[in-house]
Amino acid sequence: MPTTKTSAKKKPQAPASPERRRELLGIAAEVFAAQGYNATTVRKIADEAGMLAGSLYYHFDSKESMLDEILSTFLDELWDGYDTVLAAGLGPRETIEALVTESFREIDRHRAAVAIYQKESRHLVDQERFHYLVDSQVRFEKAWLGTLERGVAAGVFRADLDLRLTYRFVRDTVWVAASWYRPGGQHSPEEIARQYLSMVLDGIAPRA
Amino acid sequence: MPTTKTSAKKKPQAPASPERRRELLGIAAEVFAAQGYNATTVRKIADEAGMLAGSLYYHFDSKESMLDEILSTFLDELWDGYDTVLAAGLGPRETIEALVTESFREIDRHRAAVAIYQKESRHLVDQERFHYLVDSQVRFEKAWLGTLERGVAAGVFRADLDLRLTYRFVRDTVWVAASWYRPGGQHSPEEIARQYLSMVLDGIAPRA
Amino acid sequence: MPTTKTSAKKKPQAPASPERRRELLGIAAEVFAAQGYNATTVRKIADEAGMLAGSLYYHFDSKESMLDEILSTFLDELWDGYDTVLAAGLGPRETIEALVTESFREIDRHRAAVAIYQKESRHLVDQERFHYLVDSQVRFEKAWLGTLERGVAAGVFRADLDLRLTYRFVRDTVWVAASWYRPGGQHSPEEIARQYLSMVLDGIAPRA
Amino acid sequence: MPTTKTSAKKKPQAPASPERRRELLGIAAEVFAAQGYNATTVRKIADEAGMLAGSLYYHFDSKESMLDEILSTFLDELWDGYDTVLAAGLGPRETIEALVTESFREIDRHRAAVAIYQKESRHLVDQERFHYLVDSQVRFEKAWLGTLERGVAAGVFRADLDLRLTYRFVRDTVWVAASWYRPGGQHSPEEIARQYLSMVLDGIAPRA
DNA sequence: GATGAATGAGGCTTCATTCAT
DNA sequence: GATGAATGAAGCCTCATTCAT
Repeated sequence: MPTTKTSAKKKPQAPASPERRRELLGIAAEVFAAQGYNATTVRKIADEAGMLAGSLYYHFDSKESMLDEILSTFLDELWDGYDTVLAAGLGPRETIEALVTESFREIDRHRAAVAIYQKESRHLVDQERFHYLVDSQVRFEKAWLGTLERGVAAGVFRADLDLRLTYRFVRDTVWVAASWYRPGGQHSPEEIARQYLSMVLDGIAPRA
Repeated sequence: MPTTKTSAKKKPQAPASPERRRELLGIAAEVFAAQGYNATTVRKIADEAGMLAGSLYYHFDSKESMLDEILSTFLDELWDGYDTVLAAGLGPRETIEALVTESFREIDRHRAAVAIYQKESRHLVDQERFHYLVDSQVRFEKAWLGTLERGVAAGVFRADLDLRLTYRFVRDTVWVAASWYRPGGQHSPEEIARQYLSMVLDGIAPRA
Repeated sequence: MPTTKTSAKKKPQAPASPERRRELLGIAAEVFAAQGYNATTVRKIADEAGMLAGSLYYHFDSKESMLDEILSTFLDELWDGYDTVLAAGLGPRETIEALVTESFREIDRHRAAVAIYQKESRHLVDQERFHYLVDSQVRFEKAWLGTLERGVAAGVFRADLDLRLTYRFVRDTVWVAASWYRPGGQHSPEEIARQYLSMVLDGIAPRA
Repeated sequence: MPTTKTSAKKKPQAPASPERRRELLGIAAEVFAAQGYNATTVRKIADEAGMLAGSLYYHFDSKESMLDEILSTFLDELWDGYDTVLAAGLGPRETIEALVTESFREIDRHRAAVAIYQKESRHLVDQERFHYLVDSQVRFEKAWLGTLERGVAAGVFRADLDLRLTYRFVRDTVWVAASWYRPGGQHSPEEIARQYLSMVLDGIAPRA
């Protein structure tokens, strides 16, 4: 049940093999993440793909539609994972644990998309086309904040904290990791999740 | 003892009233932070300042030099604060507390600059001109990581965590706040610092 | 009896002391000659004069009017000298000798103006304002070519040469010297004139 | 054995038809020569070529690189010709005759480039990129001055002249012709060379 | 006489995009 | 599927010029 809709295509752009598309989008995502969307030229992407700038337009409508497809694909997959977790009927603490772990898995698989999302979503939401980013954020907040509230009610989270602050704290703590995470590094996503959870839940000071 | 160097000026830059410069830099920083450096046109800044695009060049060499001045001014002031803390001879836990509090104060005073720093520093460091960002990062890591290490040795921080991961966790946790913080909001920087420290040090799960 | 007219002035620009004007024009001429008129910014001239660009407009209407005044002043003085020679009733060979000598004297006194004239007059003549350059050129050609013709008729110049070519040869030979001549060098203008005349009249091959 | 270096190219410049490049460079050279490099706008060149200003940048890096290519191409060809002459083992007088003739041929084929060279080389040499102009000038002086010296030693040139002055005299005499020469005029380059040589070698006064 | 600050026009360049081949 | 060449809009920056002080 994806939130995002891939925007309608004017020109019958079916012919291009979906594999080549995915390959090109991967390259584009990497460059967008490294240099920023605005600073990335279509030519740079084409260079990286071993073709000329104009040739990209056989595969995609525009630079923006590449960005769109990268972000919406990522969000679709993210919500697949989140929805599975949320539907599992876990307790609040276990839900948080599962969401954090799932998040690091997504960072592992979509590092570039996540980095782009972090950097660009703020300005993007002003555009009609990217309104689905707002929808996603709303659902996101509902899921996390709701779980935190359930947890406070259940006594598994501290009651003396500002919950919105706590929400932002947990959310940022996780996602900002995309800025330094490198797939194939020494820590698996699950291992990183475990350590993060340990800090978030129990703090960095030793328990008495 | 600032890390940053104010770039050499061929032409008698800054002969004019430093007040106007600061005013314009404030406007520029706001726009850079809101739209991203690359996406910000010089005309947009000028519009905001009520002048024509070309007129900005009476005060600044280039768009890039505005960015430079915004960032280096911020870093100079940041290090003023940090150095004071680091020279105070506090224990590791108190040092972390003081650094976090100082950081939120800087976010309060330089919100735009911090947001720009977060978003742009990655690509900027490739340029000679912004090499001081790297220097600052190195010092930054040394200060934080060193304090964490001292804390582990002293037994005031947990010994079972990957320290680099912990460093990133604490660092990001603090600075990412610039992305949503709005000066003059309901929480003072000190109050936010207190809550953050509470979470970072003790976790969000209740102590037994 | 100057050929050139200093263009009419809209604003009563009398107040500026003529000495300061001449001083500033000297500076401007030097820069125009060194960098080319178009490549010279008003600010560069002002820098050289120790003032700000805007201040020059107290003394002059425009950059172009500086150029105008530099060139017309030079041409006025040149024609003072030429007219004296032409009115002296000399024979053709002596006239050529006197004109060449007078030319090197002008180069000595107005090196910058001459260099500017060489480089810029071609495009300038298209403008109404600089039409006097054409007038001067016409008179110039008349004086030199006429003298050469008289000389051929009198048998003091070779009859087997294309006279227009000869005219250009002599003319260029003399004036192009402004591109390398430096006042105060080892050769006086008169000495250079003597050597040039020796080459032009007798050639560089030894006489049998 | 060209003196000039074709500047390094980051981007695969010149992948396209060299014919189009040469065509465009020809147009650019013509405009540069007519109006001066600085006074020539990129749009003017594009207009002349029947395209938009931006389109030129498909073929060239910058306005400056057009100038560079025009000058270096000219100098390469000039030195091809000169080197052939210098390697031929002629006597000094015959060498001078051959160099002058070759020079007029180059003026005939590269009139615009020569005119540009005359007008712009002075300021250009200050830039790293155009340092090859200095190299060329040094070689040029060596070739001409050396030949003159040989000639004086051999008794075929007068011994009573300042040789540096003579060198400049001959050099300027020849090259300044580019300012008025029009290909396809009534005189062939060889005919002009013959007359120039006659004047330079034997003077304009009749031999006794 | 000069300064400080701004204007406005225009210049060079970049870049997403198009399209005939 | 891709290339080569071009378009057109827009961006950064320069500079002659103006004018209140």
